[in-house]
Amino acid sequence: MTKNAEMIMNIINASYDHLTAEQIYFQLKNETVKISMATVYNSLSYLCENGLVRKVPMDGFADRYDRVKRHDHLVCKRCGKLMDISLRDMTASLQKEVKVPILSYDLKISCICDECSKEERRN
Amino acid sequence: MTKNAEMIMNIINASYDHLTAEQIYFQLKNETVKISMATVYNSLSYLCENGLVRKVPMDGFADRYDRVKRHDHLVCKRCGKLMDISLRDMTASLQKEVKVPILSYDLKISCICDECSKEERRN
DNA sequence: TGTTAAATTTAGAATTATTCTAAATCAAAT
DNA sequence: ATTTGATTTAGAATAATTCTAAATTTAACA
Repeated sequence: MTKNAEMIMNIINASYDHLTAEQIYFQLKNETVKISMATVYNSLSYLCENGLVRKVPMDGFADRYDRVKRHDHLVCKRCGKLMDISLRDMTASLQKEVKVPILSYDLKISCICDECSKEERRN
Repeated sequence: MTKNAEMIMNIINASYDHLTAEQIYFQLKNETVKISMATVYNSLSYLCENGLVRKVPMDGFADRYDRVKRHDHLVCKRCGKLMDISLRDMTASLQKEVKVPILSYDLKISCICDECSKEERRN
């Protein structure tokens, strides 16, 4: 693992936001680290492939990167906000229904977040 | 609903594949329908917004479009193949865990499909 | 230490799915 | 027939990501 990849992993693990590649790039720039977008992407690929960070594809928006500790996501259909939610691990019960071995699963629950639903009531 | 949107909805409902916008476009072309990609995208947006078809974002690949009848998906991590699977509807039990109203959810189970796992054994 | 080789990083071009734009066509209603 | 509005269109624009080939850094060891 390169020094850059390690720094990026640390940023992701220290953040409670779900950062995009670009946000990670600018955070490093702020810390006056000399790095390019290509290296950010290279490092993120390496980290994902090795199960050290989790990529969260965002349907129309830039991918976000997340810590690996198992949890699920709530996505606001209005503003796109991504929120963590900890439901119990369903791997075992899903495996009963699926013949091939399950590697992981991704559960995204679609909702309207509090802010957006206030906004809607206002209009 | 325009005639084009209706044709596109019918194609999606008649297909057991998960078609991309481009595949839909070429299928219409084959049936000698005069249509452009822009219209395919316009129609698909309309159909999605009105809950008549379901968009399945594909992490790195073109979005696929699917019938709306509730079901879940199995995705091969190796080749990207998308397969249908019918698990019971979890909305009610998820709703107990989530404060805001759940609009829908998207469950993607990641696996290595039979072909790919044969392939792997061969190598 | 100096030299070579390998790994990593880089800038910028390329790619690709999708959206946007503004004109053209079509449909419908008076 | 004429105007109005909706729909469709070609092609340009966008934006995230990947690719490429050169440059730089690191490591190995003569």
